[in-house]
This record gives sequence, structure tokens and C-alpha cells, in this order.
Amino acid sequence: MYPCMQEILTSLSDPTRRAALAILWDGGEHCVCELMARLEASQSRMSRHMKVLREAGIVLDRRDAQWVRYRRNPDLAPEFASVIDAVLAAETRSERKVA
Amino acid sequence: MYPCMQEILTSLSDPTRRAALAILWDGGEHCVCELMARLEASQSRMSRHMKVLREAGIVLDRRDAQWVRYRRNPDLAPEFASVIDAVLAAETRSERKVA
DNA sequence: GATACATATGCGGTTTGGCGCATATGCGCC
DNA sequence: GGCGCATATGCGCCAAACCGCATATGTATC
Repeated sequence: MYPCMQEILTSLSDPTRRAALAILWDGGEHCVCELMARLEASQSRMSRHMKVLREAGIVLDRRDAQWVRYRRNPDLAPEFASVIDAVLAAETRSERKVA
Repeated sequence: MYPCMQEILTSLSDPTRRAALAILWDGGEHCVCELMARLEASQSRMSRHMKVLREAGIVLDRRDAQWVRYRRNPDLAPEFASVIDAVLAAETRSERKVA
């Protein structure tokens, strides 16, 4: 079965996961330890959040020596990608307003 | 404080609320009893879901005799409206695929 | 004021979600 | 094989979400 809207939205409903997506959405690869550091999240917490994103089909992971590199899933259905784009764009905007 | 992304996404994370939004998104007014009937939801359940949408600033309500008419909030910040549009568009699409 | 219909809400129960802690697993290096 | 770093996961705890049931509130009609 393909990812469903429910999974996508559940994934987006957590601020740490949205912050992780904002980082991954540049198209590059980022390991868990980098995300932990940048988001000030504990190791188990970060790992679990990434698992949710992976199982929703939003991101892909790849073993690279000790590290696991996460990246945006380029094959995510475009209608779902649009949702994520809209969410990240809106949140970037709000941050600007605050700043 | 204005509605925040967190509230919007929490609101969208429930399938009944998304279905209600799909109905309200035509711009018209719809009372709770109509939504109950069309979504096969109990009265208290429907009323509570609408409260969540109202408190998130997504919809407005209006007393009209015995009824309470809900409608889309036209003043919802456009960046949030875009998120909802994307979600509803994606879900309409998936339904078409299934059908 | 009594009745009927529409809606909201208090309450209690069950489920789901997020977290920390500890531990397991995978990998490289010596 | 032993050690160290990176990541995943089992477990228990706590908070939040959803629901049904019962009841309260608001409105119209008689």
C-alpha cells in the first residue's frame, strides 16, 4: 500500500518532525546526529521521529558507515509533496513575521 | 494570538474533520445536522469536531434559529488556506484513484 | 409554560502519541 | 575480539485525543 493522507498529516503534526523536514527539504542528506544537534533533540527521540517520517514514505534513509543518512523521498506522490511544501512555506513565513 | 500551524495540522489530522472541511470548502453554509447525516457521525462527535475547527480559526459559525451554520473562514491567513487546499485536493485525487 | 428539535458540554473510558531510560545492534578501528 | 561512535528499539510513564452517554442550553411553536 502507498502512503495515505492520514499518515502524511500525522507525520506533520509534530513540530520536531516538521523542523526535521525543513532541514531535509533542501534535497541533501543529513544524518541523525546532525538533526539531533540542530534540533536539540535526544537521540532516541530523533531516531523515532525519523522512523515515523520514513514509514510514511516521506523520507528515505541510507546506511553510510556508522551513519544513517536521511533524505527527502523524490518519489513521493506530487499531491503529498504539495502538502508538505505548503506547510513548510507557511511555517517559514510565520517565523519571518516573528523575527 | 492568531491560529498557529500546529492547530491547523492537528485539526487536519482527523478524517472526519477533513471530510467536514471538504463539504464546507464549497463556500456555503452547512448546519451540524447536515454534516452529521452526510458523514454518519453522532451528534456530540460532530459538534466537538466543529468546535476544534472553529477554535483553530478555520471555520466560522452563526446561530440561525435552532441551527448553527458553519462556513469556511474567509479571513484565514492565505498560507494556511493553501495548506488546506493542498490537503483537500490530494484527498479528492486519491478518492478518484480508488473509484 | 410545555414540548420538540438542534446544538453544546461534562464525564468517564479507551486509545494513541511522545518521551526518557536502558539496552541492543551495526560499523570502523586498533 | 575489544572499544567507541552512531543508530534503533523495548519498556514504562504520562499527556492528549477521540468517543459514547447523559444532560444542559437555546430556539420555535403551541
